[in-house]
Amino acid sequence: MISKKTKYGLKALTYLARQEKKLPVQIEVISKSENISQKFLESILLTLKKNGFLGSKKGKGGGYYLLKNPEEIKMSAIMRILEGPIAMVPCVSLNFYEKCDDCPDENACAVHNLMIEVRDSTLNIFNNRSLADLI
Amino acid sequence: MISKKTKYGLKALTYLARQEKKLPVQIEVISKSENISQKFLESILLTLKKNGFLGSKKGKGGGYYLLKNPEEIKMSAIMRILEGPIAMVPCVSLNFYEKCDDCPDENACAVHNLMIEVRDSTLNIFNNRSLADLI
DNA sequence: ATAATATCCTACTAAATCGATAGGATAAAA
DNA sequence: TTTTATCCTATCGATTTAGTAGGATATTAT
Repeated sequence: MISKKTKYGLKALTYLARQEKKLPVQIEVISKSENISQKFLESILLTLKKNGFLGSKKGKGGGYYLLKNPEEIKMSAIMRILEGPIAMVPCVSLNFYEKCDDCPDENACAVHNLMIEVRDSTLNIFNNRSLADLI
Repeated sequence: MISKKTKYGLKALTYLARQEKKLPVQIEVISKSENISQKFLESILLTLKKNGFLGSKKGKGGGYYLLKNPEEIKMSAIMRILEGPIAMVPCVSLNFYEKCDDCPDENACAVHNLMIEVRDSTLNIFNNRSLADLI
């Protein structure tokens, strides 16, 4: 299950990707259109900005806008920033690897090998879908 | 990310599936072999029993044992009992469906459609793997 | 200048979930 | 009737989740 943060972030990015011109859109506009708590969305957009997905402008006429074309933004990149690991267990994560306390030998772990399969199939989708595909 | 409960449950089931004879195995034996807290494992095995995966026997020589052959136990069934929904959002879950508060129209939701794809690919793996494949 | 606007930033909080632990009840076998 | 091992309920500390509060900062318009 993904968090609301991830879901809201995806919806906001999709909203921005749908804009014709790349004019800044205010948090309030997105939050009302997508039924998201404004303050919560504020923090989500901020992390998306810090991670290079969004640009922002302060003051009147300000707001957030995409820094790249939707086609250039891979779903896997977004998911990793918003949700963290794509894998179901840390020991098969490519970007957030962690050793399991209970496993003396990873390759001997039955769960490990199954979860590699799942990771690959999910990653195959997220790597081959861009923000443009969500519109 | 799956919970430790799920991970431990899978490991315990695999342990039982590896037994030659279907003799009961005590919690303590599994917990020591797989480095799992005994009390925690106790509660996990109990839910697996309540859900028809395991049988049990009390007293000396007692313990837990598989009720079916490993080949007959689908990973999807196990995952749903231990972890819950396989889907990443409740609104695309087949067995744990829930409507989203923020979505007026599911089919118009960009996230929704992507998550159906992910669900199907994950389900494709879990439906076609049995406990026997984990050994 | 200065008022208005909208992002930026830090801190806090209530509720839920997670990963256990404690302690006794129950049933079966020796 | 003692030992063994599951069964069951309740509790607990830590972490995460989904926000909220309130002000600082930067930009634009008057």
